[in-house]
Amino acid sequence: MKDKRQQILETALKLFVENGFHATPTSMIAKEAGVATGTLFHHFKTKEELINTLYLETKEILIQALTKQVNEQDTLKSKFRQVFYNAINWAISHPDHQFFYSQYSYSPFISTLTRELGLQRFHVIQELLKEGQENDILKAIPIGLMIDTAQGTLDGITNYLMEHPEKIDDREFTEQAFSMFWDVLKG
Amino acid sequence: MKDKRQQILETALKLFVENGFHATPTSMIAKEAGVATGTLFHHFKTKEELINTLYLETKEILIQALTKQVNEQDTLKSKFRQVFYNAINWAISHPDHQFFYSQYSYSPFISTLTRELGLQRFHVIQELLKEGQENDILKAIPIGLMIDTAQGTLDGITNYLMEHPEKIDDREFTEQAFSMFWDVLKG
Amino acid sequence: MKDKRQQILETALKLFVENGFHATPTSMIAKEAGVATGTLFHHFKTKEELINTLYLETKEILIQALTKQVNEQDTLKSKFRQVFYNAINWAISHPDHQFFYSQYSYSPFISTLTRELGLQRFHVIQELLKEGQENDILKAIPIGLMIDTAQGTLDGITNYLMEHPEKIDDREFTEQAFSMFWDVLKG
Amino acid sequence: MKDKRQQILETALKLFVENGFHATPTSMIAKEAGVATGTLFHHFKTKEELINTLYLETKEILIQALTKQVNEQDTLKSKFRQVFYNAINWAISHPDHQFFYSQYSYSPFISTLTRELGLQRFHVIQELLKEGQENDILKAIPIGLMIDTAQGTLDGITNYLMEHPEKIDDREFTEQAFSMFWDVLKG
DNA sequence: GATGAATGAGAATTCATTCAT
DNA sequence: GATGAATGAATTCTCATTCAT
Repeated sequence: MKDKRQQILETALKLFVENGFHATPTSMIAKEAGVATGTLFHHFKTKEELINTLYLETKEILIQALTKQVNEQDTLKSKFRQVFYNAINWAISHPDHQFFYSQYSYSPFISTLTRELGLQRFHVIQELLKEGQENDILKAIPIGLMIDTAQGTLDGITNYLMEHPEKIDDREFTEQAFSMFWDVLKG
Repeated sequence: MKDKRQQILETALKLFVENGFHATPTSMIAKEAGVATGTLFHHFKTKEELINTLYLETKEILIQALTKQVNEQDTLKSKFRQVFYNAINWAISHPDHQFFYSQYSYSPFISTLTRELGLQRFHVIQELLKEGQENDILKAIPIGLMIDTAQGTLDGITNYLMEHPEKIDDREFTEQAFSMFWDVLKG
Repeated sequence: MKDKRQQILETALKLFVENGFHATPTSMIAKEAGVATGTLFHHFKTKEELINTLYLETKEILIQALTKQVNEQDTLKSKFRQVFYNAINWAISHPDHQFFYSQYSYSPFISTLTRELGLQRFHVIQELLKEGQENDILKAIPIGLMIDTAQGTLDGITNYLMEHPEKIDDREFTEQAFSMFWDVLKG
Repeated sequence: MKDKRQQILETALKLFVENGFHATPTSMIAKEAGVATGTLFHHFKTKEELINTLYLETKEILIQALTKQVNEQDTLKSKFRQVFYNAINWAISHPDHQFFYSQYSYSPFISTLTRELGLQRFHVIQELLKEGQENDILKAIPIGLMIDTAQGTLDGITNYLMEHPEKIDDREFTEQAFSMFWDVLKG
């Protein structure tokens, strides 16, 4: 049997995504996780601590995923392509985590501190963007705008894929998608 | 003195944006709106009816705003530019409405029916996109992907502007932003 | 039917005396008072506010009782006798209030502010004590010691009377009791 | 390192005095005593057993202290003086115990059985009072009234000393205090 | 003896909603 | 239309106690 703490975290993730934070009673989390309510509060002092822990613990996994197989000797475009594929593959294979991030990253339930730690999520991409601007490959615009727009575009593509997950294996389709992402950025 | 019903709607919008739906008690809305709790429920049978009404009543304003000054005889790019400027100007001048839409458009508090009505928000843009594809001006990709990506890119740009509202008057900046939006779409 | 707020206060007084503060759930107070739990919290924001209100509202009654029929032209001893009889009569006829004061005056449930207001309880007696010292009738000792000791002696006598309430009508007995009280004080 | 059982008792005494019985969780006692929660329940089957044990174990010490140096051949007044000094000295040097007794002697947490055992506390004094009445030295009043009043007066004096502990070494002051105590009793 | 994770009944408090005025 | 006291189910959190290690 899995660790009870872990079981609570996984159940909470699922239920928060399905119902929302406030619409998910701690009693429901405990019940579905197969533990007593007291156990939940034994591991997480408050409901808020639970969601913040959830945010931070799952963030790690995502960061790892995004940078996988990005090789230093690749061209910039290749690096972006790899990150792009990492991102959409991760989203498709971890839909709950993906929904969790899009719903809660900017919600008031996640404390400012936690959110700031979580922002490192796109640190890798930010570095790539800066590198591209310095080498005159990407658009010469304020880096902040570039970051926000890149993220928005990626989110849009991901949204579509979440609703049409079969497309993830259609290489022609994903390459078209990547070309949209790339065109936003390239100078 | 303003109509009490209207006062309730405006207060609710503000508080829902600030605190979230579930974290905003109806008693707080009533108090801040300067009416009795009974009055709120006199005008809106339930709290859900209140937020759905809010969604629909404010949607109208947005739709009007997006299509303003889009002339039939303009080039497609000009039309897109106009819609783009309409969208970012509206967001900057109605930040609460903008936050309200980004928070609640896909939340479970908005009933499916209401949401579908609201989707007409981007109906204009969808028509433009189709027109552009038919004329080989835009990328030849599934229309759904194009819609989602366009919306994502626009949201990203808007996010940035919401945090740097002074840029809205910097024409060079907004043109750079538009070029990102346009590059996503154009073939 | 009595005012619900008043009904809650009276029920709470009785139950706090019987069971103690922490051993009296608000649900029990509400039930016994014949109101919904929500009603209790409608009138008193917290359980602590309830007990503090109780303390202050009942204090008034006591203060009035202690100074009844104390005439300016009486001798000092007569004044003390009158206050003494007022005190023991009040205790016997309001046993719940009396128990409430002896249990909660120095408990942590009563906030410091509330307690200080309540200390005015013995203000009358304090004035009489000072007067007696100035006229060389009472012991020439620190006033603080005199106050505390007088209160202790009176409490002791009251304790005995609470357990033998029939004695209250035995004038010979009460005069003996008063002589103990007086002997503590007189020089 | 001290015995864990003893450590628990001492910590509990301190915390019960500071916060009250119900406001002191067993978990807090265990934590502050540096033991596991299980350990507390290994030594005391229930929380009630803990406080009752506390009451009885510390009572012994007090009883010993009160009768110290009371010699058979002394005059009655000398005996009372000795007991009086023993009482106030003990209170000053064991403030937590003193508070514990004044708070819990008559509380419902101490079982009737325990309380009765504890009443022996004033057994010595009761014997002296009876002796004094038989010899026509003390007031000829019901013994119960005498006991309660004597205890009340002593408590009053002790209360004052607890807040002005420096006075304990002022012999003139303590003799004045004793004279109040004595005047209550003597015929 | 000692540990501390696990338990679940029970506590204070909240809040959408009703209804008599 | 407007009011706000009253409602009670639902929620978060507490805490004495158990038990496997």
